[in-house]
Amino acid sequence: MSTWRDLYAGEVRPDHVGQELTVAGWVARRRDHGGLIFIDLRDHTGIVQLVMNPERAPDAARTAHDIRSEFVVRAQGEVVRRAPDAVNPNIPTGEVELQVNELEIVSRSEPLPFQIDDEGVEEPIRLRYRYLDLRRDRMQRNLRLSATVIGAIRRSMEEQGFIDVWTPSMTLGTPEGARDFLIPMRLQPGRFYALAQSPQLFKQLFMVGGIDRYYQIATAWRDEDLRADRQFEFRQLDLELAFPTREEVLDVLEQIVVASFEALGRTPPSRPFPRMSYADAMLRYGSDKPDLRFGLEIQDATGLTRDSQFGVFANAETVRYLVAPKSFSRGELQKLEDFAKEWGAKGLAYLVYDESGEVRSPIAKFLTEAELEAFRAPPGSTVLFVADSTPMVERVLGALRLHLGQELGLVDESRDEFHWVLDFPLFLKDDDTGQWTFVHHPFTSPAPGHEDLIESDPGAALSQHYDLVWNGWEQGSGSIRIHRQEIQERVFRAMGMREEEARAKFGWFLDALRLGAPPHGGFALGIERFVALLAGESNIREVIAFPKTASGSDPLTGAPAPTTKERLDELGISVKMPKA
RNA sequence: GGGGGCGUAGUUCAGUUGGUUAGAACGCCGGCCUGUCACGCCGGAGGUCGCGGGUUCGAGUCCCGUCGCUCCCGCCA
Repeated sequence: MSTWRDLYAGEVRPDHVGQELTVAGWVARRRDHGGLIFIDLRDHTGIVQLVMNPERAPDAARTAHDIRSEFVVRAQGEVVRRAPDAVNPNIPTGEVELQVNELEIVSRSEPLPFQIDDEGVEEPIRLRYRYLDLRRDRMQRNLRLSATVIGAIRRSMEEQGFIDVWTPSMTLGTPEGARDFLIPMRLQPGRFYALAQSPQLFKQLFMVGGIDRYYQIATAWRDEDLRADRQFEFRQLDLELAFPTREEVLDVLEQIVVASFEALGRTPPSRPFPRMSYADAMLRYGSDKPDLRFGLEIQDATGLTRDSQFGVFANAETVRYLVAPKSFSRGELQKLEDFAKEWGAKGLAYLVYDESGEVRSPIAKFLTEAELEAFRAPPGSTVLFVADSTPMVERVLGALRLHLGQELGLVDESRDEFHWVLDFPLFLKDDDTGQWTFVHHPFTSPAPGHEDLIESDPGAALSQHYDLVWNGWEQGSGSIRIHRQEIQERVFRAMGMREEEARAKFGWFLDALRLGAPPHGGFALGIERFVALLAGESNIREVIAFPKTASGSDPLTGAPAPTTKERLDELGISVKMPKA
């Protein structure tokens, strides 16, 4: 046997007619006619029909009789053109078939726990038998698309002069940000490495080290609750440049996006991508990652309602509204109000304009002519108000906007809207502690000229942070970093971190900023989120070969699992179970 | 930590106001079948109704608890 096969199943074509060829793959289907037996042979390229004729090849026909679904078989035979009335137009190889002379069962299979061509199988069983799930078109398509995109990203990065440098997975735990996965160790019981949440500080050290264009498809680990778009471990295109302007960093990313689209043979979004300030995004969309595939922008009424006779309006810090293109019924309004309340609103005021333009509203009688005039909307629409603190108004209307976008079918699914969100604040106040805390991470540079606001008015300081958003999904974020040790220490101080504390946690890094750190900045793009959207999937598990479930288990291996007492003793660990 | 949804055959589902022996399709097993391609026809096997408890003469169905899966909030620098 020189080779297992001469070509893939899906590659058998009319120009092979007359040739004696060998194919190998999985049995998708067997149709046993008592005499003739047909087998649909499948691999990742497609399906080809094998024909076993008992008169032509009695041994092969006998073997075929014993074959069952998902057996691995190898067949040698002649590629023949099908009779015109036997052509199958539903498959690319439908004009030909293999007249089998020799048929070999390479590997047997018990009946599968689910059928490969059944689209409706639930996720737990798919993940328990992921290797079977991988045989299906969907996963084949997604994983191959992922590989294509990652290849294009690497090529683009190399062309743009970046070099791939590895950073450690096992590193020092960081007290801020996400929870670390801790790694105990035998050599030093009681001490712990942590799995890297990101190569952030290492890549900044590359800049200090003169590796002025670094990139890596880096794995990051975070011990936080999982979601449709979040796993414990995920990959990011991690990159950093020395001496960059913000525009240069954004340009690198735009080239990556374009290269990815082109690698898939798709029309890339046009560059440069639109930009929007954080303040604008929050005001108009109630979100720092707005979905721009539809309008339905939030309007501000705060100035107008300051002296309103309607107490709810007059007393609120902020009043904003949406004009939905539908005249809602009482029942629908009740549901919308329930929705708003779930997001924290106290209520939802509204003005309904029916088809004749008549207004219907319990609050209309409290509003002045000037107010009613300002809020006048076209017939067949509804004005929905939220009055509350500014963050609450933004939150509720942002959620309501997305909800209505879906419910009213306003989202144009055919569009790809990429844009940048810029000019984020440097700090936000933590609701629990009242302490200023960073929006992005504490290494983000203040905007030029905003350095002195770190002390005088932290809430007003803008940063040089930027987010890439695609159709309402945050694809990644980055910033121009702090490269001056003095600024870095002031940021730590503004966050309430004492100098000794900063030294203890980040001294090793602060030292580097003292020893010739160039200006630098970079970005991290979530690979799985990016690939999922490219693949048309709304859940990143669909583009990950072996993902964890939402509760953090691996249904395939059964991990995580308890360990032995011996192993724990060796590590100096005793386990105290949470209360049952 | 909180809220919503789901859990019935290998798979996807149906199962009425609580009432006889829990059904269907696909898959599986046996038989027949020489041009099918979701082959067809005949026959058959297959169930801890997630688990535990309760109410009831009687529970897949009602109640309580619990587990699993999932979506969301918190969290995710």
